[in-house]
Amino acid sequence: MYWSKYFIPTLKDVPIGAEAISHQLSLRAGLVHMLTSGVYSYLPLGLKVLKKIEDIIRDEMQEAGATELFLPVLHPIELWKKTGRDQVLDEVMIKFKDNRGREMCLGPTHEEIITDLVGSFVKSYRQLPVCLYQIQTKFRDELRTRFGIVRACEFIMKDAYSFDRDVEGLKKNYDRMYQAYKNVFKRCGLDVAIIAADSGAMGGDVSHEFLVPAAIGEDTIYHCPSCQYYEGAGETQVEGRDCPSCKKGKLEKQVAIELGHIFQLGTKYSAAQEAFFIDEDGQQKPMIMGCYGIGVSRVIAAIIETNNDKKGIIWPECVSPFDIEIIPIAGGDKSAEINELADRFYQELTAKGFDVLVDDRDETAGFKFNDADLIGIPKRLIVGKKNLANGEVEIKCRRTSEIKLVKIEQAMEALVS
RNA sequence: CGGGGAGUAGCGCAGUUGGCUAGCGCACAUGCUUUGGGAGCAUGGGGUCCCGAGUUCGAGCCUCGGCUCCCCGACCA
Repeated sequence: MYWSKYFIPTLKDVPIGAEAISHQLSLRAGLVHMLTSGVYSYLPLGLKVLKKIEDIIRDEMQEAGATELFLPVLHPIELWKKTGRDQVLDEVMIKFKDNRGREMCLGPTHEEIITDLVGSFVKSYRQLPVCLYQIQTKFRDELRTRFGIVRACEFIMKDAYSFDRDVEGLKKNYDRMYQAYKNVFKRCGLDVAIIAADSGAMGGDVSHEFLVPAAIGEDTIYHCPSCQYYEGAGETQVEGRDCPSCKKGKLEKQVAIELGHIFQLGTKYSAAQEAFFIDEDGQQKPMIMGCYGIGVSRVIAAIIETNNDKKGIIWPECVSPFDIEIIPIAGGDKSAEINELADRFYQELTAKGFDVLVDDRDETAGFKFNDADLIGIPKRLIVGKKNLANGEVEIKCRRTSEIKLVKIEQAMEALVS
C-alpha cells in the first residue's frame, strides 16, 4: 500500500482533552476519530489492527469449539422484560420507539437474544452442547466515557455463549474458553492478570476477569512483584500485605484495564426464557449456560497503553497494521533511482506475502521518520541517497531502534528474517 | 448523577482594564528553492470568538440561562 493512496491522517499536536497515552496516540496515529463523546470512527489503520485482533480471536474460538454467527443489534424490549434485565440495565440501555410504536433497544449485550435463538432450535440433549459467538457492536449509554475507546458508548465486543445439558459440560466449555482467552491475549502481546471476580449484573456463580495492568484503567488490582501473583481489590482492602502466594513480596496496588470476562451463568436466562431441552431421562430441563466476553476495541487501547514510547506506538508484530514500512527519501538527481528501488522492494515483499506500506509522500526525511515512529510499524526499510552511494539500504527496528546497514542484494533476506 | 476544568480558523494556542479592521504557529493553495529527524522564502484563502438573552455608546472579554468536551468520584456485562 502506498501512503499517498491510503488514508492515514496523523496529527502533530496532542488533541485537547486526551490525557491517556493510548487515547492520544490512537488519535494522533490516525487509528480512530471521535464523532461525539464515546463514539468513534475506525480509520483504515485502526480498522486493520481491529481485524488482526479479530482474526486471532476467531482462530482461538475455533480452537475452543465455538462457531461464529451474527446477532441483531436492534432488539424488541419484550425479550428483555422476560429476564427483568430491562430494569437491571435500564441506565445503560439505549431505548426508543420505532415508527410502528414498538419499544426497541440497541443491544448492550446479547444473552437474551442468543438464549431465545438457541431455545427455539435445541430441544434434545442430543443437540447439546452448543457454543456460539459473534463479534458485534454493543451500545451502552455511559454517563461517563473514559480514555477514548477504553470506555465508549459504542464499542466492539466478541461475545460467546455455551449451552450444556449439565454442569460438567459447562465446566468443560468454561475451561476451554479460559484457555482460549489466555492464548488470545498472549498472541496480542499482552500480559494479563486473571482474577476470580463478581458476576455483577450477569448473574451466575463462577467468573473470571482478564485484566491488563497499565498506567490507566478502571479497575484496581493487587499484585506481587516477586512472584506475579494477582488478586482483585474486592473484600480485602488492606494495602501492603505480604503476598499470600510466595510469602516473600508485598502486594502493590495497580490499576488495570479489563479486557475479558467469562461467566458460568447456570440457568438464569434459560429458565426465565424457557430455553428447555428433554434430557435422556425424559425430563424437561433448562440449558446450562456460560458466557464469555472480550472487549475487542478495548484490546487496541491496552496494546497501545503497554507498547509505546515518547515518539509513538510500538506495535507487536502480530497485530501491527503493516509488517514493514518502506521510506524512500527522494532527493535531487537520485530521486528516480530511489523511488524505483523502493518500488522494487515493495513488489518483492508483497509477493512474499508481507503487508507493506510505502511512504511515497513528497515530504522531508524527518517528517516521514516522525510519522513512522508515530504509527509504529515494527520494521522499517529506508532507501536514501546517503547509503545508496555504497549500494546499501537501512533497516531499522521500531522497538529497539537498532539500525542495520545492508547491501541492497541482502536486504530482502535481512527483512524476512 | 455529584465535584472540578475547558470551548476563539482544520489542529494547537494568545487576546491586557470592555475600545480601532480578532491575532500567532502548524496545516491548506500557488510559485521557486529544498530533501537523513516534523525545510526556507514569497504570495494567498480560511472566523456563527459554542449557542441564546441581558448590561453598555461599544462585548471574544462583564451578568444570567443553556449546550458540548475533558478530568476526579459514583456506576460499570
